[in-house]
Amino acid sequence: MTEPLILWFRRDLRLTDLPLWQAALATGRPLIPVFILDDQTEAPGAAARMRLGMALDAFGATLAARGSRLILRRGRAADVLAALIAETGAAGVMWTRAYDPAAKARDTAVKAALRERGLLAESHPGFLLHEPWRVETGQGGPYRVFTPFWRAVRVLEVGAALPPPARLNPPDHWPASDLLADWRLDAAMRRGAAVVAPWQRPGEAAALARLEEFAETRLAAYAAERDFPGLPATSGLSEHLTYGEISPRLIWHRGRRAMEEGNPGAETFLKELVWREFAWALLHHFPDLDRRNWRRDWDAFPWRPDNPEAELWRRGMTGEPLVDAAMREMYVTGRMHNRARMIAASYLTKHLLTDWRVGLAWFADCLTDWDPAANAMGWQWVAGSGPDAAPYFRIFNPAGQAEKFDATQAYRRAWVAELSRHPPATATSYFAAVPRRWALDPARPYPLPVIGLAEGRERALAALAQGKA
DNA sequence: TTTTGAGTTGTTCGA
DNA sequence: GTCGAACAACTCAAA
Repeated sequence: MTEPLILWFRRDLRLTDLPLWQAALATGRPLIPVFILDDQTEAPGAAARMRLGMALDAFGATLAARGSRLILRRGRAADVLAALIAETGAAGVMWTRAYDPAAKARDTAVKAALRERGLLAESHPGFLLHEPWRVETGQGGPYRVFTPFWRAVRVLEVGAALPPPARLNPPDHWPASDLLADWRLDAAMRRGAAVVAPWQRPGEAAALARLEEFAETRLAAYAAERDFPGLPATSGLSEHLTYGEISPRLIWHRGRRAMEEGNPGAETFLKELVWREFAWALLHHFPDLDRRNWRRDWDAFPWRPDNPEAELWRRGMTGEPLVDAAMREMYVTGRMHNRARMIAASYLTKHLLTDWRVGLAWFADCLTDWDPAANAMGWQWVAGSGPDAAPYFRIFNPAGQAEKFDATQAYRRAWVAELSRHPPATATSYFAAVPRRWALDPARPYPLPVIGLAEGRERALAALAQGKA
């Protein structure tokens, strides 16, 4: 009888275009899919934990529908894998590569330990279009500016997407599995699944349908409309990419096809996908991207630590409608429109002079599409300490941005109840979602701005000028 | 080695 | 209202 092989799933919860499946099936061994909840290495925020639970539920169902299962275990990955190997007599473990520093360290140790015992230990690509160490400048070394990175990546070959495996080679005997419900992955989020869950569309089938629907109906207008947070113009694929419910390669090829067909939104869309690549390449090469100023000369900048105004920012009560709309959208839906992210982040770091790490932490706790690389790069980009040659005096004016990108007030009205006599359900749902101790009441008048826009801008410019000197 | 061109997403002011 | 210039000087990547 052939020993089985353990497939260790992490952020690759899919069947379509996952090289891991083909590599594993090629061994001819029975395959035992496993997910390990490893609190030591991975500590996603409350919303991401809840969304992970939904992803695992969907993936488990997908496997079950094809005669396989997703075995759930909890603990230190190395220990759990060792236990599983002992229980099943498995010949080894295969997985899809991860690129954040903690996962890399863990996986390297696991691989070494398995091989030392003469067991099979193999990692495969699948989370990114290109391995971060493969994209280098002419002199060697990582790109630090997006546009050259884009120019390099756009001409790189991307292999054809792989079909979902026809069979999943289940074993005759299954090891025991935890019950997903017992993990209570939504417990950390006090507002509960009832608020945020309806906004999620977990699972591979949903992801594939979304890509196709987006490509057919909204991609053409993407370049023109993506900056308007009140329009349904974006792809919504981020939550799927985060958990690997869709392959970036599949998205790439779909975008390329649209480009060849002359679709006017395709190139802008592909660029966004490559921004994700860029973020992961940066995190790979600069593992402290989420903790330290990427430009070290920003270490002297007098960021304010967490403060009462930052708390108002978190609560969507700054009195700046576009910023508050953004923060409330995130609290209720687990996501925030891309432009709104920039504006909300600029407000915290510039107008409120608050350390970007304060904002990064809150986003990490609230986003169901939380991506450690994109979040870290984005916050540093906005703060000015990150990879961008932008002028330091770029300070988003939330009122000007509202005029430009939300002229109809569609976005602000959707999320700020105090702005309408008969607010929509989205806006009132926020007040039902927030903790009671925040003591928010939609009947109370909308708060006055915590800081005047001109005053905030002047203060930020002064601090930035001083910080540079 | 040196040089050169360019850099996601902005704002304000004055013509 | 629209448009161009100023906001500084630096780093990056390639020639």
